[in-house]
Amino acid sequence: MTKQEIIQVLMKEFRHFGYNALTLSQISKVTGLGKASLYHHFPNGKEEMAIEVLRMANEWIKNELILNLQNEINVDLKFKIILEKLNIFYYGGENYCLLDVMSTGNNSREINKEIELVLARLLSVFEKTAIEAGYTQKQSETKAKEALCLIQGSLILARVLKDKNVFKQQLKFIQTNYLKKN
Amino acid sequence: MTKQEIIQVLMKEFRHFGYNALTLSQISKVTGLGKASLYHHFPNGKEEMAIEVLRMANEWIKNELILNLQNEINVDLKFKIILEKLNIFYYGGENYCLLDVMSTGNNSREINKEIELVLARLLSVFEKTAIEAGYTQKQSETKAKEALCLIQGSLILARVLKDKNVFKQQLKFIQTNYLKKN
DNA sequence: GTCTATACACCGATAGAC
DNA sequence: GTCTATCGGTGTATAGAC
Repeated sequence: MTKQEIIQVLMKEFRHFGYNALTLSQISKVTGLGKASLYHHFPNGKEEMAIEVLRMANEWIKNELILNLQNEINVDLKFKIILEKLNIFYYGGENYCLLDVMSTGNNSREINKEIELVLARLLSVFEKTAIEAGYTQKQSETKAKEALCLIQGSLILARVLKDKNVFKQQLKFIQTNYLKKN
Repeated sequence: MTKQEIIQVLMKEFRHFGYNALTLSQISKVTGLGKASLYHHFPNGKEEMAIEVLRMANEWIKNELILNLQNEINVDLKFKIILEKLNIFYYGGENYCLLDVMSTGNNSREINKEIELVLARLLSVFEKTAIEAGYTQKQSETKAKEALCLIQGSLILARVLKDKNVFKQQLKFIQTNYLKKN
């Protein structure tokens, strides 16, 4: 099991439990590594694990979404691909959102900083897409926030209602309305 | 300090920390009651506290929002009042959402059941308003979900970005668009 | 109804052998 | 690089005095 694979497993766990509720025992169980082994890979313990997970999310956005923006295809298709990748990332609405579950309570400044970076990068993806579609900077900022609110909010509703269609519906709504000029 | 007042304090704490990260020590600190005293009021411990908090939220929706729906005023004004009350409830975007922070991890079925009840009642408020404004049942369900996604999502963005204006903007957006016929 | 004292499990983290 | 064993601290919860 490479370190990357460990972090992937950690991401799944952090997403489900959030920072505080995820214990080293649970991590030990799902990774198959003893606590001491985990400290070999992550000397700073749980906080370091969380930060690594957030950085991996950040890299994913960079490599999967932002790189995609530079393709020479029309913006509608680009946007469709972005939404499809997000759909896979959230497993059709079954996975919770890292930003959500990691940002409650009193976490360390380092963790909060990483969370902010992830959200900022995610916002920039939607912003740039809107700009490319012809919206002004200000309009694009507003639209990006609105789209992300819908996505994050729908993930909450999906998990409470145990109905991932809420998420899929919002994705579809965004796809048909986000780039449309009035 | 009456039991109602205790539960109000508990609500504030649960909203901030979520279920797992809120400890009895913290509760003891903010209520001024020893742990043993807390068990006098809530024999089933933290789980009972959480359930009482969720029931209070449910009662609040019933008394403050649903009762308001029965007023003999036009639906636009009604809706405006509802949004204003939600604005106060979320303290202009500074408070987190109970539904969000209480629904992660592996909580008991009882807690999850109460969370579902709160969300269902909240959805019904928006649904009924849309129906009164002339939308079909199906349209109203869709609109209600969309509005709640925006509200919940904006609360996440507001806390990560430390900018409660995100919440206010979404509230304003909902106010100007929710009842508008295309 | 509130307190002090305490039980016992589990937390994150470390020591040290292999 | 992984393990067993263990540390001090804190978690929820309880006993029993006042």
